Amino acid sequence: MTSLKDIAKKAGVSVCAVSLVLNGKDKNRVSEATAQLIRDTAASLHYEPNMMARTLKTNKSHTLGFVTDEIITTPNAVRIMLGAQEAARKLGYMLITMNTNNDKTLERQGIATLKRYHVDGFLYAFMYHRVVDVPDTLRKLPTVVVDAEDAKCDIPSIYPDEFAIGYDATTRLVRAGCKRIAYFGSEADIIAQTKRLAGYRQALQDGGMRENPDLIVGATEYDNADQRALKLLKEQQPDGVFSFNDVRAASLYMAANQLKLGIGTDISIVSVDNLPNITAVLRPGLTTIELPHYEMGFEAVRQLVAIIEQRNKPQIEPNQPFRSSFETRDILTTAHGSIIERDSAVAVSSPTPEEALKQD
Amino acid sequence: MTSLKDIAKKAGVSVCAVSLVLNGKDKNRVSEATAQLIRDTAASLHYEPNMMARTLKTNKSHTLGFVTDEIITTPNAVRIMLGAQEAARKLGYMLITMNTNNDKTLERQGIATLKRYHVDGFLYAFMYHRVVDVPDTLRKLPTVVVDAEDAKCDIPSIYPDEFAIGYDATTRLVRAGCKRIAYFGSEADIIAQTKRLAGYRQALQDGGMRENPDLIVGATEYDNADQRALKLLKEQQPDGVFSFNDVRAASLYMAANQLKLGIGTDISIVSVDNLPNITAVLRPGLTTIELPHYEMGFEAVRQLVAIIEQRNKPQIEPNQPFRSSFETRDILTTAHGSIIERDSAVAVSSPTPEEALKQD
DNA sequence: CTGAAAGCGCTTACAG
DNA sequence: CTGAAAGCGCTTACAG
Repeated sequence: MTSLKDIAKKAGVSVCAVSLVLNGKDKNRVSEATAQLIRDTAASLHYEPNMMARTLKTNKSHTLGFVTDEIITTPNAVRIMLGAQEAARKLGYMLITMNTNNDKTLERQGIATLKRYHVDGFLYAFMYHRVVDVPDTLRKLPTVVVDAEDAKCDIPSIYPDEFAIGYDATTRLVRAGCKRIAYFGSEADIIAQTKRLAGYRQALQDGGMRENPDLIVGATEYDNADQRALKLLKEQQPDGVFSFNDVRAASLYMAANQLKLGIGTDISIVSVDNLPNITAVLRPGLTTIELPHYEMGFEAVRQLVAIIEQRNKPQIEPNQPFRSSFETRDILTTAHGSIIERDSAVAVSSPTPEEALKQD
Repeated sequence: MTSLKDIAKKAGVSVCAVSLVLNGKDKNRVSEATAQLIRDTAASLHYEPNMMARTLKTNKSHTLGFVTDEIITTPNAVRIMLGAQEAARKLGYMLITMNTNNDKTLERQGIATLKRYHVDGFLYAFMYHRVVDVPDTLRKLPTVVVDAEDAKCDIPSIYPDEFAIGYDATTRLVRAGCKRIAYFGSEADIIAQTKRLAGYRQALQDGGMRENPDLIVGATEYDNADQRALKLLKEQQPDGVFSFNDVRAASLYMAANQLKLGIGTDISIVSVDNLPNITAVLRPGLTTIELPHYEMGFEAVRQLVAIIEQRNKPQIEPNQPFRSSFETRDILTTAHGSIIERDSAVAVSSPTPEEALKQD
């Protein structure tokens, strides 16, 4: 490893001159000739700065701790990490990952270790949207919560706009001409369930339809979803179903097949998640709303770095196109999901109001 | 942040005494009384060592670079990272992750950055088993390849035993009493395809059956798998199929349903991957072989740390039970997959030879 | 415009 | 058994 000293010696200048030049702080401090000499020497020696030494001195490691519960085990939530990583790279930061496996002891130790490594800030991320208690040790440091909301509404939090998801999915069914739109939801008491249902209700109302309690059914992921789906389709004969997620949509597919209902013709289905392995397996293709995981990760790092460097959010563009828009209100940022059109919902030819506007 | 100096001052001893004691190197160097005083003072001050300073001095960062292509986007391959993380934690190392997105420029930059942070070694991981060119910059440093094989057979590599997977899956069908066992494989020229097919052949032979070329069919993941599956089941009427992966198994399910064949009764299916989202959706449950991703990640870190610390492989136990056994021959380590029994293959009552042995 | 010096927090040979 | 000193590679105020 070549050091500043090596460069200084070879170029016949002082170490500090080298430091100044290589950090671009040589304006009016070093003559252009020596500056160039220093740069050339550094290049010829393949100089790489030693971040450890720099951190020791500056107290800035350009490192971010990525603390998660078990995010890593869910295929799509993992995209939070990808987005975070891309934003970090663009801003000159590294991610140190730490999986707590939902174990509070592990979490405490993990955070302590991360601190020893002098991370500049923390991402506190989760595998699905919930309200969380941010540990006190993190409250004092730059921290952004991802795919969750700080219970104390104190730490900046980024999460999907569940209401919009429910509203958009249901509106899609309204626009497909469905008249009996069911909601096939979750029995778990989670944020997504409550808010998506609220979005469904609002969309129904805005579409001039009345809510029918018989068309609102909950199910548990693997236990009873098949039977409930069958019962719903058989007894209530909806012509459209907003499915809480793709796994439940699979149950609806089973039921529809059993009842000889044509999916995308007799009955339209719009779901949430866009899990590649499920959509790969369902025929016809499932129209579903993708959660903005990548976007949330990207945005979270942008915000975190803004906090760390005490400046406005840095202007960086993601390599892959952002499909979601962000809405910031104080410390809470919601992200919109985007609908992935396949064939499980009757096609809509007429443009949406926004599309119509654009075409003018 | 309290430093050694703070402790020294408060305890009225020298900084080096503190360092010695806190690092457990005070044997015959510091009196037990002062040692205890130092430990107490450190605890009361909530001392946490500064890894940056330590690294600067010792040239050991206790940090590992985790470089991947796009591992993060495939649900199960992500478990490599989980396994690596657990092993790292148990051995006192941190993982710095770096996704190259299959971009060589990004990879080069990423590795350079990781070097600036003085990682002690590299994990070079992939989302599926292949032969890879390890960059020259990594060849000079402690490196372990995960879920891939170094083209030059020089860098230690850990990957699944594909032959065993093919052999085990096919043998499972033989033991189910199947007489016409098909292989529904891949058209891609990848290691898994070649070796699983070889395993299939060997298992057939060991089971006293002759190979029938008509029963060996390849397909592309999403393009033609449905038609090929239908054709295979219709024209060849196999009573057992070894499916290259779960996505293809889904095509076999479609075909069987269409032909009114009972899965797990008329036709047995054994697959590979155990992707949660696919198995969640298929009825009846899919019997499939899980790839040992978690185990590979864990084992890779064990090996890497052994190389870094120039000692034998550390004795650490994973929290979650290892389902796989490792077979080491020189720098190549293969890991066995394990079969997850569900209902898509006719049940086998007679014990395997090994099971029979155990019961004695 | 340039250089010498101090110091970040730690470890480790060295001298007593 | 203990302490003083040097130094890892860097940055930054300070003096010229």
